[in-house]
Amino acid sequence: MTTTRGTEGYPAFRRKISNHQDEFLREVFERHHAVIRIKKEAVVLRKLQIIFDTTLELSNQHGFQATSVRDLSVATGISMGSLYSYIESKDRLLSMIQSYGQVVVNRTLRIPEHLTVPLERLRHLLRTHVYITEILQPWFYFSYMESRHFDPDARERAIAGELRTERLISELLQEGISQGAYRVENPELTAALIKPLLQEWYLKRWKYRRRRITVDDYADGMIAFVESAVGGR
Amino acid sequence: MTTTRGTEGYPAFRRKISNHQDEFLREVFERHHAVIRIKKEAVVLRKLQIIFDTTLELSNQHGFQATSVRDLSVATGISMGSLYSYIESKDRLLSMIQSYGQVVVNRTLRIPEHLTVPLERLRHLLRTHVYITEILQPWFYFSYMESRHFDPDARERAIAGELRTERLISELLQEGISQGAYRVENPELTAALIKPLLQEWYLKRWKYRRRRITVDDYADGMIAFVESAVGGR
DNA sequence: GTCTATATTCGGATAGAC
DNA sequence: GTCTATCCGAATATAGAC
Repeated sequence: MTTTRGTEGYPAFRRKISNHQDEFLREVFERHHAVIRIKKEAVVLRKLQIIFDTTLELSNQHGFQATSVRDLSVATGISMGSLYSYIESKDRLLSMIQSYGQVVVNRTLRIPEHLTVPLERLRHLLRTHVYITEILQPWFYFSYMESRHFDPDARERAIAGELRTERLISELLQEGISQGAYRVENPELTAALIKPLLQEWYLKRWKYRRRRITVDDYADGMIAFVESAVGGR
Repeated sequence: MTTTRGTEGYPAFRRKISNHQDEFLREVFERHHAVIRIKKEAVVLRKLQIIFDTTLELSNQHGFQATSVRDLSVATGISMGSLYSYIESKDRLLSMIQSYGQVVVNRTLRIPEHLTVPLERLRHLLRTHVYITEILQPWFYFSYMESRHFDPDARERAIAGELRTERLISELLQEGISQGAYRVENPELTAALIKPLLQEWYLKRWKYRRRRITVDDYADGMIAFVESAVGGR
């Protein structure tokens, strides 16, 4: 069976990202430096990691509003007082988590320049998107479900991120059309229809896990579906 | 431009549904009869309508948890005390709203028996789904975003509803395949990929409104996309 | 049936000892 | 840097007059 996986596949991608984990956290630390009362970087990074992970876990079960800072304190094993010297407020915690994901996405979701054929560029975008949302599944789910509670600024950025991906897809489709690789009537609507196929992966993660469909299974199937829909073999 | 709309289109569908509005509310009233302290049916139906609509509106802006019963009282113009003689508790309100949508969906989402060709049956299912989620957009959005807060029972039913649609799609695909109308490798995965295209309509409603894409525009485009993906003409 | 006033619980946030 | 104890506002829910 032929795939469109390129040379690497998911495991390699994952390894590459996890090497940079600390850099991402450090950038978040710097951004919110002013309100974090603890000074030792190493301590902060370790704690932020725990706090973020636990918040995502609890929130994705019960919702962010329904998750009390007390719950968080118990689940992390960090006392209320300590916790507040890292997060300042529950609102700030929300915004810290939001920046965390954005930092990771901004640094990793790039189409490499050596890919020039639109068809390959689109494939790469779709596959990488699935990969990155696999690694950051809790964050993407959280960001999707809680974006209503973001402050206007953060919300703005979340929506902007959404639309950027969609526009990128739309552009790649149009390039492909003008080169005769795709047959599509309405590239904007088509791009809008492809987007939820990317989101599906992190929104219904549990369903695919239960059905034993792996990241690469999904990426392969989804890409085949899309390419068939846009008439690109 | 050819469409697959059949004879009717959305406006006719809408008219048909709104004639039954009161029946739907009455069924909800009956289901929760025991906990509603007001006895006159006409009064109850009128109030429930207002309470449900307002709750959906407020919740879809700020989330259900973040919406206080006080907010609801102010927005509906019904005092706290009165309100509680209709809803019993905030949890019960959640469950009443959930049943409301389920009643409507159960009574309207049926494939007519005069359609026998799988290809037409699938088309009808997709289009009707878009139509019904257009009418009940606030409810579907609510149900999707708040399902984490449902009690285990209600949650069960929500998931069951989800899977039923998906299985139905999958079955129609398989019929189509065995009749040579579609070319699909993996009907289950394909059905799973079609599902989010239906959900897209009520989850990103604002986006399509801004772009002046109507219900029928969306249904047409989405159906064309799907049929192209599954190799059906 | 509807209202106002109030009891009670809970959750965010802080003070200050260690 | 971390903890315990506590404050205070907000939200659910009810009592009881009209």
